Amino acid sequence: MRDMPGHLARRFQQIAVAVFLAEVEAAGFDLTPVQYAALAAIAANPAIDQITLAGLIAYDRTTITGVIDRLAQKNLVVRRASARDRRSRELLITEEGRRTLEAITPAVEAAQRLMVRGLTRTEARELIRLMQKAIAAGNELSRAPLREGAGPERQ
Amino acid sequence: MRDMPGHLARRFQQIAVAVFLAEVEAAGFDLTPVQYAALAAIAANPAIDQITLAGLIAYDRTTITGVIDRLAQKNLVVRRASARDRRSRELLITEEGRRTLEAITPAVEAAQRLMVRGLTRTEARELIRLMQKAIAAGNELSRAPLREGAGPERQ
DNA sequence: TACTGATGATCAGCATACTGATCAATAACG
DNA sequence: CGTTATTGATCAGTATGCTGATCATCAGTA
Repeated sequence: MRDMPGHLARRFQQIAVAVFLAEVEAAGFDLTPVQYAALAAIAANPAIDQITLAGLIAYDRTTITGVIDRLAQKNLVVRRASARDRRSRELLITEEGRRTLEAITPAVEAAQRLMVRGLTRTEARELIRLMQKAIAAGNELSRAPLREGAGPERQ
Repeated sequence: MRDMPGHLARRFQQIAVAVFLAEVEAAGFDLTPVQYAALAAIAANPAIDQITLAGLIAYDRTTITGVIDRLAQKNLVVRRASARDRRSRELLITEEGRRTLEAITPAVEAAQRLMVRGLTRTEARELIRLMQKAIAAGNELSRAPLREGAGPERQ
C-alpha cells in the first residue's frame, strides 16, 4: 500500500494543503490554496472568463463558480458581465485583492519550501520534475486538464 | 506557478483519482480510492476499530464515518459493537467485500501504473521514493497523520 | 433567417477533507 | 469511590472536486 503512487499522491496533497493553510493563517490571512491560485491567475490575466481561468489552473468548470463566489464575497475579485458575450463573466482583481496577493506571497513561498522540507534541494527539484512529467502525460485523463493560455492562435 | 510543489501535488492527485475511477469502473466496480484503501485495510486487520483504521491509512477521523457508512451500505463491510469497549465499533469485511477486493485488484494495479505512464520505470521508482520521504517529514503536519500499526507495544 | 450545435455559467447531488462541538464510555487519579 | 481527563464515534458546517443536467447565448449553416 505504502508504495502505491495513488496513495502517496493523496497523502502528499493532504500535507501540502495543511502546510499551506497553516502558513497563510499564521500570516493573518484566510485563503485556501485553490482560492490563492485563482486570485493569482486573475491578477495576471485581467478580464479573464471563468472557463479560460479554469483551464489555466486546471480546475473543473463547476468548481470554479463556488471559488469565485467566495473570492467575491471577500471583496478580492469582481465578476463583471462581458460586453461582447453576454454568457460570460469577466473577472477582475480588486485593490484589496491585489494588496492581499502581495502580502500573502511570502507565506505561500514558505509553505512550498515546508512541503518538501524532508528533501535536499536536489531531491526537491527532482520531485518537481518528475511530478511535472507524470502530470504532462496524464493531463487529459482528468475532467479538468490544464489548458495553456490562449495567446496568439496555435494552429 | 507550474513549479510549485503544492500545485503539482493537487494536479497529480487529481489525475490519480481520475485514473483510478476510470480503471475501476471499466472493471465493472463502483469504488472510490478512499473506499478501496479502507476495504483493503479492514481485510488485513479484522475487527479493527475506526480510529486505528484512520491512523493506518491516514484519514481524518471525521471522514471515516462517512466512508464506512458507504462501504456498509454496499454490504462490503459490517460495523459491530465491541464487547470490551462499548464506545468503539469493530469493522469486519463481508464475503462480498472479500470477493470485490480480490476482483478489483488488477484494476487498481493497472491504475497505479497508468498514473506514472509518462515516466520510465526508474523515474517512477524515484518519484515514489521522494514522495515517501517528503511525506515522512511532513507526517505530523496534517490532521490525519499516518500511525503505524499498533503491533506489539513500541516503547 | 430559422435551425442546429456549441459554449459559458450555474445547479443539484454526491464523496472526500477539514474545524470544532457533542456525547457516551473508559481510564486515571486523588 | 468519585472526580477529572481522555477517547471512540458522530454531527454540523464549510470547501474542494466530480457527474450530469439545465439555461441562456452565440456561431455556423441550410
